[in-house]
Amino acid sequence: MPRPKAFDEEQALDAAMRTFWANGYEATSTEDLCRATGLGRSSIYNTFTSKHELFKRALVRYTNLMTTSQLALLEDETRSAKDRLHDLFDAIIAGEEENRRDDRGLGCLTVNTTVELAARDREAAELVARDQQRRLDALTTVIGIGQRDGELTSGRDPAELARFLNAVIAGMRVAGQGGADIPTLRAIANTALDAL
Amino acid sequence: MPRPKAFDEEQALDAAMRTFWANGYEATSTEDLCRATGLGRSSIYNTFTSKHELFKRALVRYTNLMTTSQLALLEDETRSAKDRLHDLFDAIIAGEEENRRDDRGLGCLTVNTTVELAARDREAAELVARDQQRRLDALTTVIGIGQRDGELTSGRDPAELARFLNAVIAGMRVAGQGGADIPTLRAIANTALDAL
DNA sequence: CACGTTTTGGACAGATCGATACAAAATAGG
DNA sequence: CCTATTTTGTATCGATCTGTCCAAAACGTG
Repeated sequence: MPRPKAFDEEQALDAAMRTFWANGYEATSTEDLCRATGLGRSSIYNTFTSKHELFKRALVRYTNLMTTSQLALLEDETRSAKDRLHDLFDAIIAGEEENRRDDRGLGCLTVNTTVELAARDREAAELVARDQQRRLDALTTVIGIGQRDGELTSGRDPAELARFLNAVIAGMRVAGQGGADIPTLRAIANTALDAL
Repeated sequence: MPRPKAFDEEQALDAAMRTFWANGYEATSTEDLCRATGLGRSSIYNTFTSKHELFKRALVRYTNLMTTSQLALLEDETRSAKDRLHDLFDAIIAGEEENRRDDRGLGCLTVNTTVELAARDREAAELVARDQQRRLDALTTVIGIGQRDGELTSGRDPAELARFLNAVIAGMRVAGQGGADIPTLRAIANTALDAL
């Protein structure tokens, strides 16, 4: 009965996500979002309510895409704990290599959001905190397995080591945005993994 | 002959620096800067030319304050290389503890700037790159000394280890902004230092 | 084919943005 | 005390921001 939408909602959300990812929340105008999605203002507001609501949906989409694929690597029981951690860092570096503009990485939308918004946007802060917890839990589990198997020799608490790796990942993202090249990121990752 | 300024320029710059630090570049309005500094628009524009110019000066001030004091720790020849690195991380954590708002860290203005602006503000990117290079050089030197003295046992290239530590520092800043508490930051730091 | 419903485009509202204009106030030197 | 010079407060500029309004277009259905 109603007139159907002339666009794919997920596709539009994806374009919006990339725009927020590349430029941040504040620096992305609603007109930028129109251009990126190819939609008119009415369609955007009719579908996504507001810029802030659209950002939250884009952030959720980002964490679902990224974290789901990363957790799949960490939960792959066909591989050893150590190999899973290496796979994770390989994937992160491959992602950084893929998403470059002017010899700089785009970073990670959750890191960018933490830095730009966490202090004054409670909803955004909660979304990234929830995502971070999922990743920390998975990391902790894998590290525990590695310790049990004698593959990881650091005697530290697995949860602590997980937070350490998580911090290194965030640091790699920042380094990539600062212009660090792929070999540099790889060296950082290897140093971190050796610490376990 | 001229009428003298009724305010202290450095003090105003300091207030502006703190505002950019806490809220980021885009989210800081010129009116915010007026309120923070206590100055009128005319005084700000008369003294600092533009918001962007003021930001650059604030960023330079930040890097001078922070990096100078941190390099002093790294170059303190009365202490061993390992102790100097521990001193650095202690100072960073003490700084994080000092600058909290709503149980979150403010992060680090250079990290925040890298994330928010490096991709589209060449001047800001160059300022943070220059600061980062200073820090990397000092770290590399100290790590080299530690290796020569047999205090640090990792056989890795000192410059690589320096980039690793730098990434961990950035990651700690992000973690602090995400709500990590001080013991967590300390654990991350200790894990990183053990890797050397 | 006509109706009910939704989408869509474009104009526009209200607020806020960074920056400027200008006159009054203030000061050190003559 | 007067003058030259700069600062300062206020008003305001034009641009841009997010979000709304409304009429016309487009579709599934009876």
